[in-house]
Amino acid sequence: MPEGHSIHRFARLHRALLGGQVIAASSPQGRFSDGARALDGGTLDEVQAHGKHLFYRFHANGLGRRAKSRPTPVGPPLTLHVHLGLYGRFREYRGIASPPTAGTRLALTSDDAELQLSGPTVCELIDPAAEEMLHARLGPDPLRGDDPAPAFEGMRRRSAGIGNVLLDQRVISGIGNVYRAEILFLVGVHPDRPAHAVDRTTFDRLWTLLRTLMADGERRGRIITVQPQDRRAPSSVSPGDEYWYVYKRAGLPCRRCSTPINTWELGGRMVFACPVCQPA
DNA sequence: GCTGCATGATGAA
DNA sequence: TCATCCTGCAGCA
Repeated sequence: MPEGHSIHRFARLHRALLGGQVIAASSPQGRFSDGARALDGGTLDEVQAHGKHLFYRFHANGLGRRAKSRPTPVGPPLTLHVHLGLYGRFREYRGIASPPTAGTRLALTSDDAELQLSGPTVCELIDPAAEEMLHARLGPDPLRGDDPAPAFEGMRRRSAGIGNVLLDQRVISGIGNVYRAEILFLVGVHPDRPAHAVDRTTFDRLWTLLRTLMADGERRGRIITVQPQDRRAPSSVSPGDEYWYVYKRAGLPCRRCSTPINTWELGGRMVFACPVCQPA
């Protein structure tokens, strides 16, 4: 479930789990052995999220994983960059951890907790210059309280459908396929409407709603967009059906007008919309 | 036990 | 636009 809300939630949870602690790092899978070696024995200072990207800031203690019992000189900063992609997954443990699976790319272990990462698209150490380039490439993030103006400017320059543009992380960072479908339903905009045709008032509503919904998703750990007054008619045909207006509800009646929900492919991903509530 | 699908992104063509 | 990365799980036999 890695849309932006999950990533920010991971940042918060992992900060609480391992922040400020001396970390033993390993790569059971072996594909991140060098990186794990560099992190091993370091202290995790901070975890931050931007869009769907995670940044774990360490400083090396220079004395290996036994550093805790000795003086711990502050070494050079190290940043671990993680992007879960479609498959990436974290397992978090307090106390006794389950043994890592063979696919575990990275395990971070403190005295009383462990974090295991498998299947990420990106798991790498980056220097400050590379990180700066990465941030520069990402659009404003609704969950960071960023200024939305660049996102509106970005949309005005695009003639592609807004449904396509919303998944472009350079325009807004953190939106995935669920939020794309749901937010467009809530603002009553058809996914194929050219992005530059969306006016400022509509964009502001979209941004405000995104902030609210994503913050809610961050707290809950799952995406629920259906407002209480629309929650009737529990025809739970597919998983999550009671939580969403249109996502994965193709053919089911719209919660507002009962018209069957449409679905088609847009930008390589399935998009969902109500033909009446979101007129073309 | 097998198949297909999934909340993502990239790089080649 | 397409193939690929590469993991977990639901659905099915």
